[in-house]
Amino acid sequence: MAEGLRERKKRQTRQYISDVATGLFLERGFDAVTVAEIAEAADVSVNTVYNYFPAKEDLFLDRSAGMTERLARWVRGRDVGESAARAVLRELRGEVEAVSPRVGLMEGYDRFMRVIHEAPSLRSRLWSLQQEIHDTLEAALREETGAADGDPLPDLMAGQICWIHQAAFVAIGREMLAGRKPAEVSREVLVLLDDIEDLLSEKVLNYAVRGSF
Amino acid sequence: MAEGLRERKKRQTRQYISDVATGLFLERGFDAVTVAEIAEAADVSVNTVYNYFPAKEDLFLDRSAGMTERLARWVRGRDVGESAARAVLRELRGEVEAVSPRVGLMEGYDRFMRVIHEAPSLRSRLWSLQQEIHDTLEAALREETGAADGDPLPDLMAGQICWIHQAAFVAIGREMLAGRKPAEVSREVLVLLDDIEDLLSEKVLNYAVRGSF
DNA sequence: TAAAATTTTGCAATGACTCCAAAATTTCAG
DNA sequence: CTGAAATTTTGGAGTCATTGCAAAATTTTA
Repeated sequence: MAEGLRERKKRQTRQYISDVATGLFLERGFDAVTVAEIAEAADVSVNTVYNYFPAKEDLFLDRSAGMTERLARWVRGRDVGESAARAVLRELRGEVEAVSPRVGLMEGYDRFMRVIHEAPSLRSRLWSLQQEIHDTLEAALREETGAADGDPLPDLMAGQICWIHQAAFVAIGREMLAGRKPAEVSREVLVLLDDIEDLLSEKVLNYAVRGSF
Repeated sequence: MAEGLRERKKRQTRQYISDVATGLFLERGFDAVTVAEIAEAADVSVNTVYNYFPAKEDLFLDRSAGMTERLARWVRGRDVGESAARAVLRELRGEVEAVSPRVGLMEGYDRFMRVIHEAPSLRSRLWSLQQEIHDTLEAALREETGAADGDPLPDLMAGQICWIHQAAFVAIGREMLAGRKPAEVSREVLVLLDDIEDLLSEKVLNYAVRGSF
């Protein structure tokens, strides 16, 4: 019994609403577009919008919300003999070197950034996402290292690793917002990642090495 | 010409409104109290409330908003031969050791934390405060070190130093919220601060040493 | 003490978000 | 295929934060 018509339709509707909303936001900014307008443009009722998205912010950050587990996934997938932080640095360098849209290195990302930049409520939402990334990563680190319950290290390490991630992202966002070309930003951020690695202690760089437990 | 009556009255009104609001929030939680209720309880109009506070959140976090420059101040006040990070660690240890209410080590802080814990919009506001702390600190570091305009180091260093600060604060908040005694939490956080210092690289611990420019 | 400056207030409006019960639609048993 | 059951959509009313505006009250100043 394949997936029912109903499920498919729901997914489509949800996607369509988010797309329509994103289009409007990119055009006119987050605050200048009302939920009522989005509903009308998507040809559904306001209540249907809220049926799919808990808040207006989620209409724009729907995609970004999926990357909550990315850091934890990178850590879980680290190589044998590789630490958590080094794995994240490696994956990050990979994405940046490949000028991947997954890290915002794409034509048109500046418009996306501008919408966020001008809407405090969207920035708030992003911080809350950061928090989720941190918590997910901390949980992964606890599991991977088998740390005791009261051990503060996974929390601290998650903080350091998130900082790596965030520093890179903020830099990409800032430069793209400033109108730079993805390829340029890529080169620049690779240098930044070296700077970042330089600032990390051996303790951080060697935490949770796969195979040493 | 001493400060006019008007100025004094304004300050009193503002303080009074904030106090009344804080009392209500502590009693019943942030979301369960409406701005209209606060206005009535403070015997002013709703518009007057908004005259003094840009948003509902500011009624509760008025005091906390003042600590935006604390990190920057600590760094500017570092001893000769002392780095930015070490100054912050020293000041932080001082506050924690003294079981200072300035860092939340006081009876009743758990009620304060509970209100924040249960109100997403208050947590958002705190993140935004963190951001301000970061920016203020970065500016201070730039000024103190005379870093070039394109130099990414002050940004990265500010990130690391804020992380120290935040890790300590989150720990204090968590433990106080759990109902622990201030003195207990103080001892515990002192240990945590040692753990934190252990995780910092020499580069970070020796950035912006006063006297080496 | 009257005019000027500032603050407080009432009123109306916008917009996000929630609740509820009545359609409309889809699934499924028979 | 058909009607009942389950699910989704919708309209409408309501709450609350927040803003804008102009009148009224208060304070300062000349």
